[in-house]
Amino acid sequence: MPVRLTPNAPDTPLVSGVDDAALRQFLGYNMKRAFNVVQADLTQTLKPLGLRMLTYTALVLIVENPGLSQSQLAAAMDVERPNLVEIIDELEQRALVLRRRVPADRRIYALTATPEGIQLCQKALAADKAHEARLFEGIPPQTIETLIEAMQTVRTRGALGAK
Amino acid sequence: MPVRLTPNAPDTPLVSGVDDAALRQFLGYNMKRAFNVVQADLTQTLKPLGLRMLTYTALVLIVENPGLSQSQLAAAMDVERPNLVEIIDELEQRALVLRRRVPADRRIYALTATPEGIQLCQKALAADKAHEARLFEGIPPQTIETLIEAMQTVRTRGALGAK
DNA sequence: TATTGTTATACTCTATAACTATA
DNA sequence: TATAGTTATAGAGTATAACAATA
Repeated sequence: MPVRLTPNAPDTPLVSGVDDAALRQFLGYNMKRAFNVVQADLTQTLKPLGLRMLTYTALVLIVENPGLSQSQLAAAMDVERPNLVEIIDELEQRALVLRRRVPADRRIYALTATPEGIQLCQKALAADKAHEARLFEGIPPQTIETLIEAMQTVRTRGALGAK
Repeated sequence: MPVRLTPNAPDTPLVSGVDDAALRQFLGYNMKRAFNVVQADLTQTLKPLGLRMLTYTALVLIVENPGLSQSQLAAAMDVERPNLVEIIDELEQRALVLRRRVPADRRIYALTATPEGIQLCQKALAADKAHEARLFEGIPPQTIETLIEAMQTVRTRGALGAK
């Protein structure tokens, strides 16, 4: 007799023949599975624009916060400073952003977007909106809003608790 | 004058001085940021048990679905078959699961958990529950349930839409 | 001394092609 | 031929240590 970790499985398993009821009770598991779907779709959405999720995020934050330093951006994106170098290299080589030396503190690069960068950023944001509208079609806007708020709660509560 | 992609930012930025309002409107962005927090905490939770998220997931699914094949498990976990080999190797070397040849079809390995594997699985599930209770403390159970249902909707709707 | 950006490096997760043994 | 498991390999994403330039 198979060992049952859950008394019974009310929902039908998603993958034919394999039951993941014991894992589906966890929000984290469902977040991962759902995010995999979102990420795959967003990656395809950004590909025609020549952007990855990381370069897209960096570009938007630079456009929105002109003059910020690489350290500030790395902290905002929750990536280590060394990993940001290649991301900015890529954006700079495509002339989407500029590294400007700051006279007052010559250690810092002030990051700014070029007009082309701003234009691509706006295209990417529009594509992202269309991607989410398509992917989340049928989910009530009120529910989406609740989801976003809950995700922000998890993000901040977890970040505090981890410290 | 800085370019504003959003008319105004109602919430305070999470990282000092850097505003991510244009991205925070997206559920996908919030899912990623929130899941990063959950993943970091779960990884630390599983570490004392010698498990990674991937080996943990595989172990639970094998315990719950004794006799399934590596291909079935790979499909259930949404990983490619080659990547599962190392995961099963790791579990097998620790004597948590067994690869049993199936006489009827000698190409297939039937995966089963050993008593030690079942025991560790139950410990890991308990640790996962404690981790989520701690991380999501303060979020009403009703909201958690809504979140899980919404994540499952995204997962299945997205998976269909991507095809 | 401390910080910014950088290089080098390594580890995990993921993806593809090609092999073997079985069917 | 087709499938299950495997090997080899490569690409992302992420993390740490150490360095040069600057403060």
